[in-house]
Amino acid sequence: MLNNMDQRILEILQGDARISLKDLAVQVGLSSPSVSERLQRLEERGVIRAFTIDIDPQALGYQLQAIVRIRPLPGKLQAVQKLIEQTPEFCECDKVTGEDCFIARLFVRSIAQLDQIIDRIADKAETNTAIVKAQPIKRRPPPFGLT
Amino acid sequence: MLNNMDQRILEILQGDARISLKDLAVQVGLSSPSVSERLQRLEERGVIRAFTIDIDPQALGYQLQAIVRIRPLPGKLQAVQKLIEQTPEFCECDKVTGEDCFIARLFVRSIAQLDQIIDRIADKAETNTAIVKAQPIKRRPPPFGLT
DNA sequence: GATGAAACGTTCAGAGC
DNA sequence: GCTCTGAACGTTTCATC
Repeated sequence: MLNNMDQRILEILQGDARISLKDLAVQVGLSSPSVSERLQRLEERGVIRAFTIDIDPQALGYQLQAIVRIRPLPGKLQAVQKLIEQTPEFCECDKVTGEDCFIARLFVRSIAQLDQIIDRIADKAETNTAIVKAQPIKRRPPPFGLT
Repeated sequence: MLNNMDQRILEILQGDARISLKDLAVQVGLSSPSVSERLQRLEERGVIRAFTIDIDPQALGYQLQAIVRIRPLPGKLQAVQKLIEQTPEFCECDKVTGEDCFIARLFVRSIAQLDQIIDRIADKAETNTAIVKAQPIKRRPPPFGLT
């Protein structure tokens, strides 16, 4: 899928996307132009979807994080999805197979805010809210090489 | 929490973390040194946790994504957590309140691989696997301003 | 894939609001 | 306190091999 050089480049960038091409080139043992070209190819191929920043919700005052499983009542699927999308505190939402229709991640500043947001969904769906206590894996990309 | 300038800087960086200070400065209407200083402060305060890349699992051959809820059998909690952490295809894992102990995101290349990974957990925990069909919200930061 | 020169961006000192 | 200007420094890009 990716050769060794590309894998190393991705690993380094994942830890520090602002590293200069020069330093990156030194670390992988190539010249800056070569690294630059590889980067472009990785972007073109869609492997690198974006260069972005990781924002810490806690630093913005979001003390609580919850995973909410949502099962819309008959005929309410569209309305529920729209409500989720329009509630900016929902920061991740997957539509899945099985009993639950949606599984979403919610950031809130307080239990009161959590209660308020869940209540707004309550007349359109059954919900199950699990408060996040710890994050054994915070977020990482899948393995680059073939497994 | 954050003033307007900082919010705009975060929004722009979130879409393109490699934008030059110069262009960023033009977009928000400040000079490069000012923007540079604000960036440093945002990093020091921990609002910007890291500059990173968003890697597309599909481009790496991961065609399937699942959310797995995991309830370890009595006495198996530590073993289950370790197993999850050591399985690189688990890319996100939250320890939560409620019936389920862990909720984890899994990327796999095939149903066969999914089956294999879930089977490895089967003797240590009850699991519930939901295949991701769509992502109404792919991932976004919580609102920057006070809600 | 490497080299070197030109173009570009960032950083620092000094100063002003 | 926060911001700007301008010059020095470092980085990226392009042509060439």
